[in-house]
Amino acid sequence: MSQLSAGICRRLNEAPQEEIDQLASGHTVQLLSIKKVAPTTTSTTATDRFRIIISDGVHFVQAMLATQLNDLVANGDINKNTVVIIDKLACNFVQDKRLIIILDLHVVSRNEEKIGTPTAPPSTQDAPAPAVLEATSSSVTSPATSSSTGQAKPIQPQPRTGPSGRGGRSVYPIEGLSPYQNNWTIKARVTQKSDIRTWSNQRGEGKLFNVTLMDESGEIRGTGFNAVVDELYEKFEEGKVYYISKARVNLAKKKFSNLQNDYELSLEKNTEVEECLETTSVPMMKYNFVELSSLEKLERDNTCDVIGVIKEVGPLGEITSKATNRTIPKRDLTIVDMSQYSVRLTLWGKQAEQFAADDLPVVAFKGVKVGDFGGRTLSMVSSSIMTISPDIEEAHLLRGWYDGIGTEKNFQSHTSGSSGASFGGFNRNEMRHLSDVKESQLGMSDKAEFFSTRATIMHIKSENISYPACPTQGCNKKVVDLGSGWKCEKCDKTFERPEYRYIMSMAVADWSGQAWLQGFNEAGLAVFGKTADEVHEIKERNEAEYNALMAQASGVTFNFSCRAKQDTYNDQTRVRYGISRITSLDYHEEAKHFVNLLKSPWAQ
DNA sequence: CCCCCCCC
Repeated sequence: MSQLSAGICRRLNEAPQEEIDQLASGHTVQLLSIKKVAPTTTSTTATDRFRIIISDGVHFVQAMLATQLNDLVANGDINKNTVVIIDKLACNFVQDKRLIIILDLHVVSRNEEKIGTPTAPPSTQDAPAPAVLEATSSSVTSPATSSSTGQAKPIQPQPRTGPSGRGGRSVYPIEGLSPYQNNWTIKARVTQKSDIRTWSNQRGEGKLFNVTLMDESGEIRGTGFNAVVDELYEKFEEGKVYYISKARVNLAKKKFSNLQNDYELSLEKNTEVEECLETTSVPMMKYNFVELSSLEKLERDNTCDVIGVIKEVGPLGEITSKATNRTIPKRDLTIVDMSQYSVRLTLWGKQAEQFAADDLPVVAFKGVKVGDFGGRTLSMVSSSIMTISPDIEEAHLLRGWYDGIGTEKNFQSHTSGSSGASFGGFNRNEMRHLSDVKESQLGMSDKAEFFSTRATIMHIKSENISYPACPTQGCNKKVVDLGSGWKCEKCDKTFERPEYRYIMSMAVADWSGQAWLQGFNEAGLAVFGKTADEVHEIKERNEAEYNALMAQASGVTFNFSCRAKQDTYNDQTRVRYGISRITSLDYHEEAKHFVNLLKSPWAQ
């Protein structure tokens, strides 16, 4: 049975803040409870927060687990009754309550019984009993439920005398910032500074910039507008550490934030920013790497951190933005990691132009955006950070692995199965059921969305499956029968006979549902095994034979790559599913795919 | 008060 550090809970409950930081480390406690705090927003991307109860065998107190430790909960590393040693904690006073945040810990033992019969420590006049911490903790995560804004008198944190103290003010952990406390100073490193951006919309125009601020407890985004840009933009330098105070703490709109923080800072006219040269306590960067194999689990538009070896550096290219019509340089990298997956990652703008590494370095990416084009892709966004050959353990491990055996590995691609990563290609790893296609409202946005599905033809609208087309290569326009010939308006030419091309609408079904798919020439060729000219000729000559051909086509199953897009026709808006590829089932190919699945890391 | 982050 473990020996707990009796007395620590009482001290945590009574000691003034400046002492708590010093007495914090090295104490052994038991976790009596780990509970997820109700999410702040309805957003599904809101970061989980865990409230824990720690016991020293005599007393217990409540605390919050820093979100950077959430993995310990998710992985089952810590549970009820786990005994841990606290390596680092912070305490801050929010109004009249104290909030203890466990910043780091390590496990001593699991599967223990509850040790002793701990009770709540006696309340003191100066320091409130932990019973009120319930309210404190939820006020951090659920400000909407708090009714006490501006009513209670905040306890002024005691000035720190240690080396990180400053001008009689206490340094707060970023994790502890909340809208209800404004007399704070954080000591944070600028891990990222945006360019100055301008905007102009109905509500007005202006300019702004963002910084990402980080300390050992967490991260927060800061934004400065207009005059504040002039005042502070030059002052902030990436990598440097600053004392920052008198900024406003707002609820972050999670939709737009990739940081693990429910709040963000609005840098105001009177916000104080002062460089701090004593920087050793502030980490350089914080990562929460995901393996490339598990990108499938992330939704499109999520952001994540990854680390990989650059296996391929694509050529500098450019695209023309549909929205702005501007030309933007881009460069695709292929990165691989120990999960034996590869993924394409796109750099934009200057970063694309200037990327010159030719020695296949290890690169860490923070806050890159997940795309789902043909599987999974990653893309740098303005808040992403790319670090080439970072001096971190994961990088050294990866380097060693890759130089040893990684070079010889085959990497599973996220972009497609056997047919290659072509646009709209069939992807066995990303098959959707028809009901899923409809339920997930694919194509309901302004953009076209692509999916792969396997379905059986139930019915083909037989009245009109082809049209007379211009025989000019690549024209395919409908031609008009003049009696004396067929005229193409586009080519301004008349032809003796047209070339029929398929245009067909078919109902397909799988076990989950059905859908109407629109197919063109390629689809007809696959379905009938004949050209549209041939089928048209049959229809003219022998209606019964034509009907038999139609009947034959029903009940056949194909692999489809489809494009879902909203379409307005006769004032009716609905999603249409176009067939971009159709292939007969190839059982050899299907079996090969299953074998690959069995060999892949996630089957082990 | 932005919140765009692009293309196949």
